[in-house]
Amino acid sequence: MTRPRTRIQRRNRETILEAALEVFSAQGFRGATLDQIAEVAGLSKPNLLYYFPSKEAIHAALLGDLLDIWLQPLREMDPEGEPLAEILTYVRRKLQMSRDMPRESRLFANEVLQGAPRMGAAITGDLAALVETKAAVIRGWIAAGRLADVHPKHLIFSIWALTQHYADFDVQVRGVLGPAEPDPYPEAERHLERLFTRMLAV
Amino acid sequence: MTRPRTRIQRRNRETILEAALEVFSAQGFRGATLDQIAEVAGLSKPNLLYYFPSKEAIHAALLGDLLDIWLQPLREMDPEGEPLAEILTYVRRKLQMSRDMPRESRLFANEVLQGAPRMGAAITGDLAALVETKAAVIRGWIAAGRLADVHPKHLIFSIWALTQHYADFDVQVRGVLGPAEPDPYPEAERHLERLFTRMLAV
DNA sequence: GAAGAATTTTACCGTCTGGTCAGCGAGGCT
DNA sequence: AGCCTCGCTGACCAGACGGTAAAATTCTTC
Repeated sequence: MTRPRTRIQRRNRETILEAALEVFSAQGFRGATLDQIAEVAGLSKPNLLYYFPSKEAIHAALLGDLLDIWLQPLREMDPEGEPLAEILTYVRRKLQMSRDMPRESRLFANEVLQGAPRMGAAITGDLAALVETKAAVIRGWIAAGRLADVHPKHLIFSIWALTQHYADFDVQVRGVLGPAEPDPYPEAERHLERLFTRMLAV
Repeated sequence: MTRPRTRIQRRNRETILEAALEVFSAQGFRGATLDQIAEVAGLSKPNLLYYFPSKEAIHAALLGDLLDIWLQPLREMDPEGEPLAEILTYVRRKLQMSRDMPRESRLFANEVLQGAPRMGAAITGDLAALVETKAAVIRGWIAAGRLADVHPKHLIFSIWALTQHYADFDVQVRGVLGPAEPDPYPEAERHLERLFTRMLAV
């Protein structure tokens, strides 16, 4: 199972995944075509299928890598830290991910929007378990009077919704703000900091 | 331009749009096929194309109806009302729409996610203008000291993100909450009320 | 109930899509 | 140099796709 043997394998697999991310995130799984991915990658379609057995497999490889990266900031929320600071750090890191990895955010959003047909297990499994763990931490903080009383899981949903919105609905955000405000993120960060501080401070 | 002349025309156009909403919202534009829509509608594919000139036209008809419905609650936000109550009402109505019209929410999300290729004009036009108007109202409330100081447009983004999240990421929300909590909405409403109250109260 | 219009179906077309296959070429090893 | 594996290509296929044409059916109106 040692996948990428040679240098050329590693390079081309990476090129393909990069192109596939570009196309899948913009079109969804069914909307994307192997020809599009091949063109973006600068490779021929049969060559794609030399490295991956099918369109499905390319998509699966992307999603497999993604969930780990995506949940890393939540994993790093420290039960020993100062509650509000921990949550604000999480919010900031998640917002940074929206800015720096919007395609990954959209890939994920596309998948979940369409009912997570290729990811259902990961959501009810790893994801649900991690959230359960962190919700318990938050519950502890609240019980200790170090954080305002909120529903822990809905708090996490709120963080996801608010931060990912800036990646997933980018065109809408920019369309509404107009050309005078070319980068929504600095203002978004101030706004979200204020929102969560006021919501959670005791 | 009086479209639906006979009863049968009106009924079949409606059947088709209902089926198209089902399919487009679950698959996106490119992912949906006329055969799928025809099957859901219980009509033959050529019969679909008797009522609508093309796949594009069906999609356009859906989106055209949608934006009006979608923005109605924001339009109804009353500049003469009590600021916090007006905003909480808006949040509640928007959350109700997520619960009662999740397919419409997902149709919209799919479109925007993929760069709003068939809706760009409406976003930078009508939508941006309406938000500008309402942002001015909010700015007035803040200046009068009747609402906490927040960025008006990012406040509106927050309302959209938080409420639509429950429709667009439904499988994720339910997957994380688990089967013990079959209806996320009552808790979501309490959570969002608390969030916006704490955020906005002076 | 016949005429004529509105609706629906059958059969079909050209294009696109995911995927296959036989072979060609390039690299590395002895 | 010769061999052999790895990497790559062009031609192709079967099915799905959006859409069309014309005939068949149903509905309305007199």
